[in-house]
Amino acid sequence: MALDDRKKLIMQAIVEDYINTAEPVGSRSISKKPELNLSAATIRNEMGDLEEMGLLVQPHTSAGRVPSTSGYRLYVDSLMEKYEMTAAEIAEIKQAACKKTQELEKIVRDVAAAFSSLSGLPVIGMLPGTETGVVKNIKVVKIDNDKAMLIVSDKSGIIKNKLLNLHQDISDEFADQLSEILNQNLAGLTISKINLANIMEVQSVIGKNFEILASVMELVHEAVMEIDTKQIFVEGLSNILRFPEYGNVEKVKELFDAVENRENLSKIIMEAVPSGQAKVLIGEEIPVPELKHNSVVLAPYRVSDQIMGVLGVLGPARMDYSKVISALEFFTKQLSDVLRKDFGERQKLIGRGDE
Amino acid sequence: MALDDRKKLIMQAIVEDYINTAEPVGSRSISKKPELNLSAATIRNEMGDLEEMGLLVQPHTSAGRVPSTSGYRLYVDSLMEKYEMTAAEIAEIKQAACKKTQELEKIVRDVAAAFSSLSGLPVIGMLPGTETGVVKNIKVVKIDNDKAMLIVSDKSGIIKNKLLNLHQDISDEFADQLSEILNQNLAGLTISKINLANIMEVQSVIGKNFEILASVMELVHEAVMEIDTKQIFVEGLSNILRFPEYGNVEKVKELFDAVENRENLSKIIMEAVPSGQAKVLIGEEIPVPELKHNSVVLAPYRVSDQIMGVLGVLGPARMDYSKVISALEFFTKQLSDVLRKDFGERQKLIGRGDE
DNA sequence: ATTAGCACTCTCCTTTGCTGAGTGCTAACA
DNA sequence: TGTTAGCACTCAGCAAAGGAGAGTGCTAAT
Repeated sequence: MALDDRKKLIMQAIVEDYINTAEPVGSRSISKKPELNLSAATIRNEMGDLEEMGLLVQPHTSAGRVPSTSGYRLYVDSLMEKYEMTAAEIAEIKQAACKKTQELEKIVRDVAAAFSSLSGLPVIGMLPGTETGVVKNIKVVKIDNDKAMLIVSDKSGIIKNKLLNLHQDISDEFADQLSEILNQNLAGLTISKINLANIMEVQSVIGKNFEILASVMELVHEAVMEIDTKQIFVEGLSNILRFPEYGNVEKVKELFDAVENRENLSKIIMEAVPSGQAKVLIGEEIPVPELKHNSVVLAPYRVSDQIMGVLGVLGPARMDYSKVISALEFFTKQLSDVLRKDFGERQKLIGRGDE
Repeated sequence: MALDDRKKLIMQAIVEDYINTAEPVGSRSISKKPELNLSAATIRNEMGDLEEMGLLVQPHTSAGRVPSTSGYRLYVDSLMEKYEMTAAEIAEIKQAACKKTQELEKIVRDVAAAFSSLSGLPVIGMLPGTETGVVKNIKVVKIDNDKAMLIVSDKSGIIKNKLLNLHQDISDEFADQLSEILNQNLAGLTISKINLANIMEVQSVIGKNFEILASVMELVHEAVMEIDTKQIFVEGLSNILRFPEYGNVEKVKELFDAVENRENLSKIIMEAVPSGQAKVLIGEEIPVPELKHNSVVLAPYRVSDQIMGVLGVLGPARMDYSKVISALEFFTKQLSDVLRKDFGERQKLIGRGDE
């Protein structure tokens, strides 16, 4: 059966109606739309066809129709019109994205929170992982008699720091010495390559003159490991309560349980990485069975063409894809801009130096 | 009407029954308890009295009774037996509290998360504020061509750091110079006393030789302000979904809305500060009307007798006070221990130096 | 090809009646 | 005088029954 223009138009109307009302769509309500000058009976015939094609499903015999996963997929891929953001919305986003200078993690989380409250949907996000990260600089700074701070920056300027509690007094010179040793041995490696064996080696190079070194190296290892674990977060999860589909607590609980599991989130976010642009996962396409009635829109953010992390929106399958996709793309672009300004600028300096 | 021993016993049985079942307690179920050898009719008479005294309320004519706020209050203040934690529980808590060396914020949040998953209740917490904090040391460390890190530590060793993005190349010497200037002028002040006027003054002392100073000082101000804002957090909020009282989404939404408001949390936590020990707020005693069906147990944690912050448990009014109070006290004690080890030890060193 | 009409289906809401838990009161009992 | 058994009464909660409304598929007419 061919999917002619009229069918497409009807399909689009159904999906959009369902997105707005969350109620199964009947033939009458579609026939009322002025752009389709057709009777309910005609619509019924067409809807029958669309159901046969697997684009619609009927919750029960005498109810209206609801889009199936492939129905949404069709809508997202070819029916949907691009949502044009209003000037007001753009202004609001820009304002939210215009964050004060601070650490990467905070910026990303803040932007995610702003996006969540703006979109009224939960936002999931991932902070930069390790595959991309090459350690450029390690520094140990004495900040107190028995405390030092370990500061690690990677080539795109991402910074992670960790307090080293040495339980033993150290000197400034010792910290400097330590910085030098660590830099000589670890700078240039990707973070994921810095493992315990590696660190042990460093330790053996230095020799075991200082007893304190063993515990320091252990802490360094811990610190690097901590950088290693990709950080995944969720902001504004309670926004989901606004939707009628979460009208009973069972559903809410199921969702919360699924989302509190890092593994699940990680699986979802990994789906976005290869694509490099906004990606929509609908219903069963999400690699977490519990979320089969939801959809996720994912988009990566970058610093100088390098994917740094991912931001995603989680909502019911009937979410307003058009709007969410536009907004998410805009947000990740803004985020990329902010990050480039704060963390990427040095690229130019380096570039200049190399020329 | 006097509250004789039998009434107390009955009252205790009612509260505990209700804590366990979440169902209004009838006379029959109480009369079955072996420790009270009384018939249902007698219990009914007593319950009538207790209701008249305002300790119990009846949801409707033919239902059992439920403790009122003053009923819970009586229970907590004089009826309740102290819960003795099992060795297994203690071991689990110790294990959870035995955190790796890391920054204060992370420790506290991790402990709160562990407590939440252990108690099955949401945990709210506050990180150290500013009234207590006296800046002891400020350090600016160059970590890249155009970036530096500002590290602030206070007298109890709490550390807060912030990335300074200078958008301009600086030298190590400049960073050192800056550290010295900041230290000379700001060390010794409480964080809350470091305001813009103050910083401006520093700036005027240095003179305006370097144009870059203006922006640095602005960033310093921002950083200090950021330290200033008390940080309040909630862990494991979704635990609340386990309770039958949150069986409908309206209730859940109301709670989430109330809890997402920082002002509310701040109000609640402030209640704990003067007391200095575990404090229970029941029902309407909570300064947030939306939480009138809940209770909060709060306890401060300390470093060397100085209150550093607060941890609290939020749950339905019928929570197991005895258990929650014991566990919370134990947890905050453990937290204090960990913090003392990581942040407080230097106190001794300083003390030694002064002697 | 489109549409009006009709019989049919099924959910949802309301009504009705019943059951069971719980109460208050009274009278008998120790 | 305190305690208890008994009884009539109340009320939430559940299930069954009935009706309304929305929607469908099919057929016949346009």
